[in-house]
Amino acid sequence: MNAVYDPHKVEADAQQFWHENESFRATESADGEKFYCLAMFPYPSGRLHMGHVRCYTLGDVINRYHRLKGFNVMQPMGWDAFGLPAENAAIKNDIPPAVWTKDNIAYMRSQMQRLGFGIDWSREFATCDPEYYHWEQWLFLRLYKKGLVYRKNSVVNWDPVDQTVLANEQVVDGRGWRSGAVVERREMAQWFLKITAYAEELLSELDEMDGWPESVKSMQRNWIGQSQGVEIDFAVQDSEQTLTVFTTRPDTLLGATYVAVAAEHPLAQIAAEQDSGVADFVAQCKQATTAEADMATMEKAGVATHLKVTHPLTGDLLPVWVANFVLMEYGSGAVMSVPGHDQRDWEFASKYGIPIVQVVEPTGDEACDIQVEAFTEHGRLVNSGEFDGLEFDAAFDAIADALAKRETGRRVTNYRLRDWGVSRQRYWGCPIPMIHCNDCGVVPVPEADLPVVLPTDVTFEGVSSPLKKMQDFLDVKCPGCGAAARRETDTFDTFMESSWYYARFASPDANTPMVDDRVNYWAPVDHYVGGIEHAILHLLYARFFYKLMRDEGLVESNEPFKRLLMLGMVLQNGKKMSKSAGDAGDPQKLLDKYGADTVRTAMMFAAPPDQSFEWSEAGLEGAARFIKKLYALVEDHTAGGTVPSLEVAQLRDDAKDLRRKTFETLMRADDDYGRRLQFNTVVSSVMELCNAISRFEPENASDRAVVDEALKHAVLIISPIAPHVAHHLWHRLGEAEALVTASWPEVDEQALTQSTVEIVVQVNGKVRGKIDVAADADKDEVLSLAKGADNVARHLDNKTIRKEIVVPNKLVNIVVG
RNA sequence: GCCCAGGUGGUGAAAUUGGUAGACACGCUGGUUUUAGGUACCAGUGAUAGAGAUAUCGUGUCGGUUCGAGUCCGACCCUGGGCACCA
Repeated sequence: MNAVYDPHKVEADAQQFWHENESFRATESADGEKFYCLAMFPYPSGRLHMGHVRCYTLGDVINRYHRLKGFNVMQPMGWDAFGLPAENAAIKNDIPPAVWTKDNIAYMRSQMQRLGFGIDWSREFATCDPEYYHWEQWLFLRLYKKGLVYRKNSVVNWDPVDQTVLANEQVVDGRGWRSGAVVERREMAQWFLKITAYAEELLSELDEMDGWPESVKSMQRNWIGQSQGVEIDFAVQDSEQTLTVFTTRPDTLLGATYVAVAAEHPLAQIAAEQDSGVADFVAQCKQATTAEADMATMEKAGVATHLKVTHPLTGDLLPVWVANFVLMEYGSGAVMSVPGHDQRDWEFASKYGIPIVQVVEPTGDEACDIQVEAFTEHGRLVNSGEFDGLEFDAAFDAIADALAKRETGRRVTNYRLRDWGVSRQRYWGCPIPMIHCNDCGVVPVPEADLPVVLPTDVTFEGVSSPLKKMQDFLDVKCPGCGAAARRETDTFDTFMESSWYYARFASPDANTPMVDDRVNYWAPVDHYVGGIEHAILHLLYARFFYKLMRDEGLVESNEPFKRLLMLGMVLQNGKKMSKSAGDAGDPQKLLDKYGADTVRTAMMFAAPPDQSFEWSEAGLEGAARFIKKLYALVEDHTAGGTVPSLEVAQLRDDAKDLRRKTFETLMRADDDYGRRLQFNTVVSSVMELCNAISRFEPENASDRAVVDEALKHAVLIISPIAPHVAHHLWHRLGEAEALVTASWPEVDEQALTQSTVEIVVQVNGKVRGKIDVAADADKDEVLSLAKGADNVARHLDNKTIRKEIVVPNKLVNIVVG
């Protein structure tokens, strides 16, 4: 009787082997071209969910495939350990965030080990380790000296009851999720990184990044949002001030009938002081969240002020409105409004009875009635005095030149991208290394005093950051004057930590700043794997940070991630899995029941990596059956005793077919693993190969040799996906060396050749028959065979042949009339 | 609202360069083995009509290009992701 497949035994043995042999320990001196394989590190939320299983299995498949291909692979793992959920847990369960986080890491690490990921655990770290964030503080101070860090006011969500700043996620329908109070917009001084200084490079380099999906590059391009336009100054009446706006449509300038400013704009503040109606509106605008999606969908509203500005070309006075859709964060916080040629302005002007003037007409015969809707296409100028008759490009230039001549405007390249606000009014994050002194103002912590360590022995009273009450942390001498001063209590945005962790993995113990020379062996990451939800923010910040590190002389290349695989989401009830959506999709019970190989195989088989799908356990049984079947095939085969060497010349047709299937499978898997990154079809093609093996009935020694070859290939091809059972079966098939040291095999081209091929015969595009023809048959031969096929002949009867299309080795289409 | 994806049997999906739609699985139906259940194995399984051969229809909707469209083009509908403090 054959041994029964016991996944727990097989998996424990394989994992013990990898552990004892340090199979996944990466060194710079090993043979082979380096290959840095990285999946986005997780937030230690408590337990793995199926989204994690998918992401890290995909990473591990790429890792193990590249090992077979002879690369010197490094696959590290760490923890994105700072963040909001730890504080929520602390408030709810009275556990310090550091303790909660440490426990979660221990549990999740054990789950990852149970899944058999080929990770170099010697490189592990968590971003809450002072040895890690030390260097983040160090870089921040360097950037401060370079002028890439600055402080300015920006808007936050303020909960007036809990007296705390809320994340957008914590604002539900305009109210604080805990207190239920209506959230207010409040301005606070915050630290910013000048990512806009790198906007041009971040944009233009996308064109060279062949290893990234077009969709992601497109999202980043749109996010950076480069546009060519004109900055126009409007003089404020009875004032020394000017109001500057940016427009990409200077050709419509003569159609501007008002200007609109944000509620936080200085002019709005001035107007509010003098007009209670404006003050009411500005106050009303404060009762809103800071989320741009909400801003974009809310009802457009505004209020006229008594202020007027002078049109720079006509000298006409235009009214200044305060409008809720103008963002203070974007551009100058003011826009010129041309209701005739911008739909949002049109709707606003229609609502408030502001004049709508047509200054552009269509050049063709398109309909255009600006009483019905705005005409937003490019066209020919009218009602624009000396500029009448000019079309877009000429009008743009003429008006830009006219403004430049009067020194009331200038051509500029504008970006939608805004500087990165990195301050968070939270406890569980990396302390911002700054000191507030009454005399010296804001003073950076001296490099020698780093790291500023976050105290971890804390108790939460209410919801606000415990740092604000910790005298030991707060009290510090001013590095400038020595007087008593106060530490900054804000911490960094956690995107800071995730912007350079991939570089730290190359030299996780480096005490030279941030990273050491090993980074230039491993970086850039050759293959980065992660969820599509990170397509913009994380990846853009990480690219930015890498360039900052490059400009500090720390890394030599320009981009951190050569090739990018963006995973679709594993959905749960139609939404992405998250801590807030509950803890369903826990893989633990599946691992206990089926073992890691089955869970991994089911996950890979469920869908191609870039596709989102709803998690379901339905596929588990199929994956388990497949692995059992492969196991049984190997057991049956090896029970037959020794295998003779393969004599290709003597094979019967069935055996040749199985050999062809073996190498077709190998070729396809190589392409799917290496180029297409589609692993569900690797599983299905190995399933097909297994089905072919089990249908094949060996009659002699040669046949057994063919089966042996097919099984070894099947085991090797599936090994990146189901590595434990593959490790076991590899030895059962008589291999002395462990599978982790094996090489990806070569395709036997001769085995792929076929003497005849099946060709589909269509009549008028409909399949009417199939014919077998010699692979080297010429066109006439194929056509005559096609016409002779039974069902085809019937459809050609009494018809005139109009056209004959022959696609070699594939298809014939006969068009009749 | 804006940007990026996706929509194919009862279900997950395959179809890689415009060339056989539904590979491979799940489920279901029938059968063999089994005291039974489970397992394993065999057969069938897009819809409609037909005993069958076969025919017609069929890839979100509508329209177009082509000998030929799931694939290309245009318009629309729906679902998911992102929108700068969830990570």
